[in-house]
Amino acid sequence: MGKRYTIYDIARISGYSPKTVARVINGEDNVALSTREKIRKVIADIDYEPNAFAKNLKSKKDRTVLASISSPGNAPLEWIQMMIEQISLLCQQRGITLFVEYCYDPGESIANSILSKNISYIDGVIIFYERKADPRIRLLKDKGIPFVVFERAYDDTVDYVGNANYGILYNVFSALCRKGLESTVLFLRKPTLVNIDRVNGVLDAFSDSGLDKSKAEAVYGIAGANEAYEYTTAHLEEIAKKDLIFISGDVRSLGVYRALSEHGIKIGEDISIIGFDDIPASQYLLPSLSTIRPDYPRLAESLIETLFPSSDAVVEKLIMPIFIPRDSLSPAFR
Amino acid sequence: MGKRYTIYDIARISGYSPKTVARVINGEDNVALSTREKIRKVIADIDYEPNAFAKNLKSKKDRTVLASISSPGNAPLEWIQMMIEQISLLCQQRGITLFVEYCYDPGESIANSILSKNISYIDGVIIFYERKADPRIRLLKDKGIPFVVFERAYDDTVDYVGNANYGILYNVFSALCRKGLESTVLFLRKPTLVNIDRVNGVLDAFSDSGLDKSKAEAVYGIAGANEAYEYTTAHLEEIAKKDLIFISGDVRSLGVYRALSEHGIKIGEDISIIGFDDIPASQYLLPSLSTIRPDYPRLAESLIETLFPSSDAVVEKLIMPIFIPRDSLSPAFR
DNA sequence: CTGAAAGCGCTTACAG
DNA sequence: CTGAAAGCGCTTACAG
Repeated sequence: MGKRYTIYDIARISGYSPKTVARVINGEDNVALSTREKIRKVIADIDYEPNAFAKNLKSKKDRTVLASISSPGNAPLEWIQMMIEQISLLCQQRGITLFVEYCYDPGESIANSILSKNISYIDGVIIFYERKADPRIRLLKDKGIPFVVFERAYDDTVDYVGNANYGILYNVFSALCRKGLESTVLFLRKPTLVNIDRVNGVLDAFSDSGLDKSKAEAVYGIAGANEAYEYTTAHLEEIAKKDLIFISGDVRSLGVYRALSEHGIKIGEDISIIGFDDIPASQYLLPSLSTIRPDYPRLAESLIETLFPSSDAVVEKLIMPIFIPRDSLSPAFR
Repeated sequence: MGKRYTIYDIARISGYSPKTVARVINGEDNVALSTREKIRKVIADIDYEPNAFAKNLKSKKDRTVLASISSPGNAPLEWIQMMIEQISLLCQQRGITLFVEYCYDPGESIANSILSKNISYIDGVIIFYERKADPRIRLLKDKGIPFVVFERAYDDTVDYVGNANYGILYNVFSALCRKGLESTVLFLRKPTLVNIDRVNGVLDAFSDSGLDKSKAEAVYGIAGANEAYEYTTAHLEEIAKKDLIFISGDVRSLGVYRALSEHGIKIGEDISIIGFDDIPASQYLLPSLSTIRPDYPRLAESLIETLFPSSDAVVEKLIMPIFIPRDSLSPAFR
């Protein structure tokens, strides 16, 4: 441990003034090379660490981002991890410090949040799982702190960045219709904006392909694999007649796999399945699950760019995900 | 935005001194009730936010923890998310601010880490995926900052908290041997300390049950489901003779499921499978995967408690995971 | 119960 | 190219 050194110590040891030491530390260029070298040597010798609190007191220097995640219920969401990982890597690259906060219910527990306790640390916030009248957004607007919502926001006055949910579903299903798709059922958790966009993409693809929209049926209430299993089992005859099941969230597909397998319906032959997220398990299911993979690196870049715009970069609000056809798609639809 | 208020503004408006204002803000008790109320009212009126940098300048007040995650390669690890989520919730409860950092290679990229750039923010660090001669640990020791490694550390001079890998495997396999288990193969990624503990738990269970240790065969190099699939397919005859496959990491089990299914070997009848982690997918596999579930809340608590010990709490270094038998276990072994 | 003064370790604004 | 002085918004140490 030992004593912590300050720029005054460096000044004393090197024989220069604190201001010149500060110039060297901050990489300003109007310092004589010989001076710079002497001061650098002292800094290295005493293993000096600048005090971040002093540095940010007069005016804030360091940039920080808070990822605020209010996971809905108990479902751990694989994609969040991939998203946070990409954001973290980008932040390190750009010298941004990343805070992460999970809360189960942003309505109540915002009192414990860094937003309520130490907001002066935070320069920008990425909001996951925005709710209607989200207290996080109200607070951030009040305080005038930049923020961006992941996926289209209920509050249409705020910035967001997300998957092109409508676009990718429209594209994928338009292509499927051209290959002869005639009916589908969509399994979704709740009619969130994300899911509504996905459903509308499918519906419009159907009607633009000359099919009746009633041939694409949306089923809400499929929270997890469990519900997917139960619903599929209970409505087996009806579902078995469909050409394809779209499941909004790969995790849920396991319930459908199980239900269909138990009744001898062959996925990728009798019926096709497409998921969303491309969780690690998907490619190893039997048959491997066709899915739609969010473009995490580009999403991370647009999120950060929205908070801290750099002159050149173009911010995309909607990032097109990538369709990954696998064996769960029957040959006719590949 | 508007101007940011300071305790001097509150002092001026309320008619008290800055010191008394500070007393109210910090909840000190030697303030007249009437004074406290007047000052509280001013604070609320002007929507005052304390400046965290000034507060921590004279002496550090806020406590912060950095979760430093060096994910090995490209494998996104579901359990990390569950771990971080629990840590985040606990930190909020205790008023600790959580930083999260991912890096692919701590050997190189530590230069971009907050550890190198702004270490004065950090009061404690949780290290995931410690490496031999980990540069993070060297730096933290140099600076005298408290840290704890998740899972048993290569550096045996440091604190760690982790799963009771040896213990749970010993317990589970001892019970299985009592029920007639006679042979097993263990699929693992690398001979890490974690995996060595798991293997030794199985081996000792075998020998303490009067079985030859050679009946428990460890196979390393199973990085993902892909490798699991290929290895199982290539060594099918040999593997099919075993009573049970233990897979260190549920994600990899999907490859084994696939390989066995393709050859008509029935999991939960002809052969049993046990995984580790209890990822969300596991319970929905067909058959559902028996697995060993880390006790995330207790792990989180011990990690934080190691960094910031509270007088009463007992820190456990090894937390016993929970065995979750499911359909992948043949009836004899349930 | 309340307050005046100095100090934390930097940066800013200015001077030469 | 270099430096002296004041200030950031709190806390500490002390006084009454």
